[in-house]
Amino acid sequence: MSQEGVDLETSLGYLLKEASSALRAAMEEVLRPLGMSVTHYACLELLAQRPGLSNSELARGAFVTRQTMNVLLQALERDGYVTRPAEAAVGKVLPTRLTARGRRSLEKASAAVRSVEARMLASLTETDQSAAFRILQSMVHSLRGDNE
Amino acid sequence: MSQEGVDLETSLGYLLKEASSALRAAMEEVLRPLGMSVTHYACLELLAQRPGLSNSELARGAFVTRQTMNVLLQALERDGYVTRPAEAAVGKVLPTRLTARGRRSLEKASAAVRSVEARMLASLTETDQSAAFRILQSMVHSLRGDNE
DNA sequence: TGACTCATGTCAGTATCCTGACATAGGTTC
DNA sequence: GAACCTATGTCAGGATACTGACATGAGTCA
Repeated sequence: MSQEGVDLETSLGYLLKEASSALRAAMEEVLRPLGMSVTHYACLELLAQRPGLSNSELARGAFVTRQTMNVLLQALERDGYVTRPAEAAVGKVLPTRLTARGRRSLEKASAAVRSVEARMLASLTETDQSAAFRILQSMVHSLRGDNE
Repeated sequence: MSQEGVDLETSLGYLLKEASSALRAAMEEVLRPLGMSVTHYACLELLAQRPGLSNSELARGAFVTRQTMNVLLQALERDGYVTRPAEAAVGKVLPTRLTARGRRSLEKASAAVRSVEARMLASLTETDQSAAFRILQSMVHSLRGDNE
């Protein structure tokens, strides 16, 4: 057989999914005690670094759909972690911002996630970290068809 | 501020999720016309390479829970893609096998997924592919705590 | 101005996957 | 053998994210 399908043992795609799955599991493990999901955390972290992001921008940044992010934002707003203006100043875009409570909640989560990332990086040399960054970016571009 | 959270622009974890998300989207895109989900495909591909895998083993291989794989297997069995013995020969393990129909269905899907992986690999040199493999494996091990 | 296209926010329904729980089989260890 | 631990298959309920659809605002183009 010359056509033997995608060999899972040597497939970079499979390994990529495996690594991503391990990372997600590790993040869920440390975020669960804080009552926070990965998407929940991603949303707060995005807002901390880029205040005023809209619902759609947050969705793209957290790799979920607008609809998913919308229900999350409604919950976060209800619970006082973020604020959004009742009406859009321009267009329909509602810029979102963290409240003091949101920032406080994020601090613990961010520390927990940092520890996970640190554990991951600890097994890599500086050179490998740079290589990984470059290679992963290349994968993203080719998969999205940016170079066509 | 020395503590400025996880910088998303330079975070390897974020980039890993981005790459994995792009891969999943690309796979979903080519599998959708075939009426197959990624987990669905993963299950068939696993069975093609390692016939006789049990429900739990398939779940681990496809990075989902036993319960999720169980309902998928029930659907696949109902539709004639796989077969499982009614009773376990030993213990409770039910070894699963592809039917001819399952193999046929997998062929098209496997070709489609191969094209996605090829597109991803095309942007990388041989050296980078080897490096990516080694680095991702290292990440998996450290995240799982295998080295402690 | 009007027609067209695109992006956004949001509602509803559905698919997918998960946690919790139970009974049961096999392998220890005493 | 008995007690224990682990792994398995399975059922039920709930959480999460998705697709489909709609109205609306902004930008483009004729």
